[in-house]
Amino acid sequence: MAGSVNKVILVGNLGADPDVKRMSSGDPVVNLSVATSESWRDKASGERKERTEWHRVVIFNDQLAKVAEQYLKKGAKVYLEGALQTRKWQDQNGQDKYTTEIVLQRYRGELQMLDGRNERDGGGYQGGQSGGGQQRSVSNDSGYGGGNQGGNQGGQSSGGGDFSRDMDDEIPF
Amino acid sequence: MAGSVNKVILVGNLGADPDVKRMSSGDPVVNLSVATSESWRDKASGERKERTEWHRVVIFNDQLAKVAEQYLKKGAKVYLEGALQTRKWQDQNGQDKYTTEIVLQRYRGELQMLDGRNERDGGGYQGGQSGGGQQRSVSNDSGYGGGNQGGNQGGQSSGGGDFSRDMDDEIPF
Amino acid sequence: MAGSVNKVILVGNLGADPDVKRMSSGDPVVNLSVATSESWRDKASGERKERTEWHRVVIFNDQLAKVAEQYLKKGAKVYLEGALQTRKWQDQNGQDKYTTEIVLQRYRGELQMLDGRNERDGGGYQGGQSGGGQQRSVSNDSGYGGGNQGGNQGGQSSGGGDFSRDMDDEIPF
Amino acid sequence: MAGSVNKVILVGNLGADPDVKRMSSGDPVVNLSVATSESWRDKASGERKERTEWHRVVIFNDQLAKVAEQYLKKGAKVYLEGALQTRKWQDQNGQDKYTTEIVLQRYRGELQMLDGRNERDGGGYQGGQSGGGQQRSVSNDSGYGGGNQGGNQGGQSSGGGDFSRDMDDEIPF
DNA sequence: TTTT
DNA sequence: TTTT
Repeated sequence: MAGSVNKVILVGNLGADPDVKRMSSGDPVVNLSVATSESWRDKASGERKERTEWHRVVIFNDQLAKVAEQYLKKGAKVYLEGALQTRKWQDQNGQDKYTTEIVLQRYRGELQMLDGRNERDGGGYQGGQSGGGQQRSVSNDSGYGGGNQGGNQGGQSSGGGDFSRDMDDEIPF
Repeated sequence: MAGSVNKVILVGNLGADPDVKRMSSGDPVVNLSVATSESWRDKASGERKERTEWHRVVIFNDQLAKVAEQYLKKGAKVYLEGALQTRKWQDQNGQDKYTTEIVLQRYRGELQMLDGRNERDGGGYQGGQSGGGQQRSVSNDSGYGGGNQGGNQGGQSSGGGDFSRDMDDEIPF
Repeated sequence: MAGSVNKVILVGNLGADPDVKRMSSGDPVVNLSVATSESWRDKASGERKERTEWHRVVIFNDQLAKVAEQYLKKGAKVYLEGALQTRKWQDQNGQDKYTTEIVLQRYRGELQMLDGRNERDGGGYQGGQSGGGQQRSVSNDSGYGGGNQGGNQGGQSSGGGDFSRDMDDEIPF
Repeated sequence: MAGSVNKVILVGNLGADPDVKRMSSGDPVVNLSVATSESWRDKASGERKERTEWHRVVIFNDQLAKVAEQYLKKGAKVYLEGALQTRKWQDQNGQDKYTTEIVLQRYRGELQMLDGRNERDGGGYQGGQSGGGQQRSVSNDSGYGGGNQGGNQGGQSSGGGDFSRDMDDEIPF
């Protein structure tokens, strides 16, 4: 208890399909790899520069995890809100490693799909899902919309093949 | 100076095309009407409820204003960040009125277009713009991407006719 | 239309003690008046300018409302997070009025007291609270994290001597 | 891929005095170590639990860096806003390491001191600063708002006696 | 009505 | 390493 705030807000694209694991309790845990990028014009050279940042996101929350599992795909654009958490672990050589993640927990996190509306005509990421109910806005709240929103938007969207391919190559973890 | 923070973050859709005015200085001022909505299942009735909130957004910033003017259209989905400000004014009867707006100012605000990517094939809001460079991410910063980002995304998107029509009907200001 | 976000983040001071009302259900509703201010040096005149903004905050949430009622006083500095909501109402002359408020609801809002540390020695804002327990951080969640916070990730968030030592040794700046 | 947002908001305490370095350009770079903590009551055991998270913050910005250097001390409570960035580096054994930091850059970040009010009487964190001027709110903007803040909107932000009176009279709750 |  |  210390009057503190630990909040991360991201709008970015998934570099891969959600990675779903089960905890010993059976609860799902979903890992996402989310890219944000910024571009600017270099003052000196006048060149256009771009920098992509990759974020590890972990969803510890039945409800959000299920939605992520069902509705998110590689390339999807999401809004998400969580907290920073750094874990220490040892690699195979016993070396200490630290990994910083954005953690979404029950009542402490939010996840919103930001695309989907315009894909009615087909589309999809890779091999195309059927669409329908793809846009899904999920408040991390069981009584306020949680998991029940959306459904009225239709399709969903992709980053296009190039984007996805590039992502595979570049993800640093 | 008081260690204070006044920040609004919205992800929503434009209910109308941007409204551009000129100040006496010639600088553009852009007003946006942005809808956010949430839906939830009513516990008692089991019905699905939805509530839309309309936000008045004012952009006092050459750069952002220009981008808004050029790239935003009715139905566009945006991420924006600004500050709350309440103005007092008198109506024609001399009655005091208060209007609360989200103000984006130079170095104090951000605006990002969140759709557009998947519209390469045409689409558009109403009468269709040509697309190209429609997705535009704008940092409110002249040296970090400001106004120069994007361009690589292609089309842009709409909320579809229904959405737009409904909006016209419902905007309460 | 989903995939929307409506979020306000304020750090400011209470202009008055919390105003507590009861709903017909008996649940408390707390209204706060929160000031944020910003100051800057006017480029033309060189003068120091200041502008204060007043925000109406409404807490619809038993837990948060109780904490606000108990721990917040005029002058208190708070961090709070809620959603914008505009209500229409009629004044005594039947004139339409709109009031925009920052609403904190269950699972949708946060409230943190940011002072208190230095009140131990007595003090307090007005007529002095007893001290002790002044700083109060309140997540809008009745049991957030619970047993799931750390343990289920098999890691730890740094801290501890090792971490510091390692960092000193290894981080190259 | 544009239309992205990468934002971190922290309210926490400095675990040490700011660490100031100079870049080859002579510009200061300030590193902060910021703690956030959360506490909750464990449902099973009923015990009070606490978890502290440490954040590495890097300030690349003359103005903010100077303020941090001058006004921040171990123990200080701050509000800060920046972007996540993960750097890869090699330790002395040639092992790859990743460090995630919250980066504050020009026009992209904010820093606010949240204590100070109660330091007038001396005190201070460690060995006492002179007091006065302790609270310092710093927008990451060399002249933000400037003459454009309020005046150009022809309004005012409420405040003032009228506002309060009107409200008392008219607001129906 | 706060705070600096 | 902070804070409560």
